[in-house]
Amino acid sequence: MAAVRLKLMAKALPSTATRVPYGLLLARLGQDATARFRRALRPLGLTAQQFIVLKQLETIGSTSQSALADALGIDYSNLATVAGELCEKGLIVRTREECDRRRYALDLTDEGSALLEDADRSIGSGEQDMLSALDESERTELWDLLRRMADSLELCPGTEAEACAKADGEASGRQSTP
Amino acid sequence: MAAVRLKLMAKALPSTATRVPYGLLLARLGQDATARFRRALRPLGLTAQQFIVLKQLETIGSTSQSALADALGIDYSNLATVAGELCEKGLIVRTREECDRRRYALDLTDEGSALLEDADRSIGSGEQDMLSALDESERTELWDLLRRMADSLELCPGTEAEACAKADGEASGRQSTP
DNA sequence: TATTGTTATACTCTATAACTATA
DNA sequence: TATAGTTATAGAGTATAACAATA
Repeated sequence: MAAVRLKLMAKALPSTATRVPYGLLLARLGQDATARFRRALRPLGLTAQQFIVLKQLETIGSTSQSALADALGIDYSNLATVAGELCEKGLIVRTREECDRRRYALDLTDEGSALLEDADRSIGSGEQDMLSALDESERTELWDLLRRMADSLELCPGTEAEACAKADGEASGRQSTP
Repeated sequence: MAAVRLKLMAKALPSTATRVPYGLLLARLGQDATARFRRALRPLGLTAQQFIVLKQLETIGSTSQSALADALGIDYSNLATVAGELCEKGLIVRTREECDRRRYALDLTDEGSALLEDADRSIGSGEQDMLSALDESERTELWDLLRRMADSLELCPGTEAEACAKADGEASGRQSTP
């Protein structure tokens, strides 16, 4: 009631002062991207989380659960749950490593790879939808900027080469963003 | 130890084929941004969702719940819940509009504005952390690209001017991304 | 009838802690 | 003892549907 804070005169240009913070833009766009994943993946019986883990496993190849959790920057216990689900569905296999029997080696099965192909197709259109405002060179530029941010935060490694290079460098702490 | 999957030859450039999809990068960075919000806001007794709604209300000024939900691209029922919480905390006020008594007008209270200032400060450092890999001009560029994506998806309007311009144009459908 | 807002509910995701087993 | 993984649980976010009040 009362004090209705009219601000009609502020109709000027989007100056730096009135900028929505980066984090807000990223958070909202990320939510939207995740929501698109969910809608596209539901018919395939995959959750967004399961897809992300599956996709990352395809990208970086065979790893342990802890290495995968580090790569994704998500919680160990949550990854254990997701890995269990994927295992039950027969999309990945877990085998104890001989050298250190505490560790599991995670690998995509053929079913997993096949499902991932379907998933990529389902996701494609939503992806294009999100990027429709940008032309080819802008998309490349955006990808590059996002990639560098993600790298500096050690999130979501992009290529096997990158992943290996990084694994050599660190291989320490249990949680990447504690 | 053992089978470390040496792949040193693959250390070439990240070709288009091996690129992680945009949606995956956005989803992961968005999750990280949200997690940073949560950590920064917890001491203030705010959830990430509450902050986003509050911040957006500050940005676009007085609106109805449905307009705010449209602006944020989130679900009406969820916004009703969050608005109720913010109201209980005394951070916003809801007043029925005279011209259409179905609608609420939402406005920040002085407490809400004050808390938002504290929140912005708490969030600042995490924000800088995320952007540390980019220099000043790259940040501007990133912001511009994200802004244009968000605009094309009608998510997270950035300025009052933009919001007004947009409100004139559309003012239709109940859910922005159905 | 169509729209605005509310409530309820199920599902997904995040975060913490306590636990087992291997090293 | 330290590390890899598991389980349990509470809290946060998302998605639907059913409903009341107003237009």
